[in-house]
Amino acid sequence: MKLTPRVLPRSFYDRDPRLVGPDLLGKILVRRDGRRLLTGRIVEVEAYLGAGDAAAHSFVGKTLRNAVLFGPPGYAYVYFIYGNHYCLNVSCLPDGTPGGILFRAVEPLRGMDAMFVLRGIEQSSDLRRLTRGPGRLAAAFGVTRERDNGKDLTSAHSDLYIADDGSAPPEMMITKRIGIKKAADMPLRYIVPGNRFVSG
DNA sequence: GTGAGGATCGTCT
DNA sequence: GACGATCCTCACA
Repeated sequence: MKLTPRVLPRSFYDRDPRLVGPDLLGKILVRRDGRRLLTGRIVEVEAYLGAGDAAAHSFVGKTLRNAVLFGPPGYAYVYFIYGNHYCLNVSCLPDGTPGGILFRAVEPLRGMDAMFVLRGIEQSSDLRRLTRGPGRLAAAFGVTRERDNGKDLTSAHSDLYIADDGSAPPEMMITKRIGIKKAADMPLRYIVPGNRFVSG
């Protein structure tokens, strides 16, 4: 295992989300919060396509809200949902072509005590309550639309980025997406089978 | 362990 | 004015 994490370059995201999604499993989500580092291993993501995917926010065309999905790859798309929660995505495909990946769950690695505080739950709680599910994951990493929407995720100078720690790619399984009504049958959810932090 | 129901508000019609 | 890429709590088994 390599010791120096390598930040994933923009070219990594400049592809079809159906290729980016599986490749993101096992990678590391990193939040730098002052001197503190919060990290987690990605174990569940979903792909959202542009054309032909009625469940994607970009399906209705470009709006103020979803503009990041239409921009260049490797940028954070953060939206607010159900009046309560934020969800974190990364844009894929070249500038002008919409598409993205929703981060649904990570396995926490570092900074768990800070995550408990950000989530507002007891330190004694089950670890899975920290980062299982997109809303929980965003909260645990302090992700908000105001702070992170449009942020470059391909720079180590950013306080939010994704890295490869050199570990071997994990086992992968494809299922239907969760919590949507339109295009619900498309197999675009990628998980690490058996991992305790996978939702649903 | 599972399932029902409510909270809550930005975004687009 | 309706809806949503969710989560929490509570009842029940």
